[in-house]
Amino acid sequence: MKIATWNVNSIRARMPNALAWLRDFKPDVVLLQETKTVNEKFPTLEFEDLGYNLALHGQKSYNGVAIFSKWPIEDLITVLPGESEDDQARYIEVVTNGVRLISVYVPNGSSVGSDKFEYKLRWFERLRAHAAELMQYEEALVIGGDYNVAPQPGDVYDPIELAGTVCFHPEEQIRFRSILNLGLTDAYQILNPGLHAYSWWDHRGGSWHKDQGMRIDHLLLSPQAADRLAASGIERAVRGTEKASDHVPVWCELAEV
DNA sequence: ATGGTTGACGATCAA
Repeated sequence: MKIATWNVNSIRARMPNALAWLRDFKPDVVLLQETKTVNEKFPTLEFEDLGYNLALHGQKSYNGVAIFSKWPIEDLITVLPGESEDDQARYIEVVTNGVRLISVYVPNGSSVGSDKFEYKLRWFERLRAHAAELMQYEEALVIGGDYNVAPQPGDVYDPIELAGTVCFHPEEQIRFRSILNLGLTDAYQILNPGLHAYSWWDHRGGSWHKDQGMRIDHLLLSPQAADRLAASGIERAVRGTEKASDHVPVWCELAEV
């Protein structure tokens, strides 16, 4: 079961890239973030033609998450509990092929100390609380997405220069680890404990050509999923294609039971 | 060099 997560930075702007990569890589399940469109304007037919069932949670202009699966999709949930007034489309949860799958778009946080940064920290705490509930079911669970945090120094291009900045701040890393500490495994990190494998390079400042990136997209696995973990990788080459997103797909493969 | 580039949308906001 090949599971990929990808922040596409607008699904409509990324159609040629998305269709080409899906045809080539053939993931069974895809977790998308930053689709940036309402469900009514989502290009569903092109993906259904590739054999996917779709679950969508979009909004106008910003955010937006989705899950594609080659198997039927059950038990759709689009609300992350904890802030009833939160209208940002950043969470979608389904069950497919016996696995509970979640696509998250954790808030970017703008700059440390801002209101958006505080919202980001609260969002992490809401995700941890909900993940703690789900862990009680003791089922195969994959929480993937754009976490907007690089967990360790090797996950950024310059840990000294970036120390304490947004996406590499101890308050974010502590909250990310508190989710891992529920018993979840970072699929890529556990199989590839090397340095400087990035999933995102800023569009600004020539970051890609200088290889100044960060590993901020992750797939977190419950023990029942981690026991089936066979492989994991990052599709670095996707960043070098025409009209690329600033993020590339991160994937893992689970053995069939 | 607190800039730079991309996307939605149609002036700025977000990342």
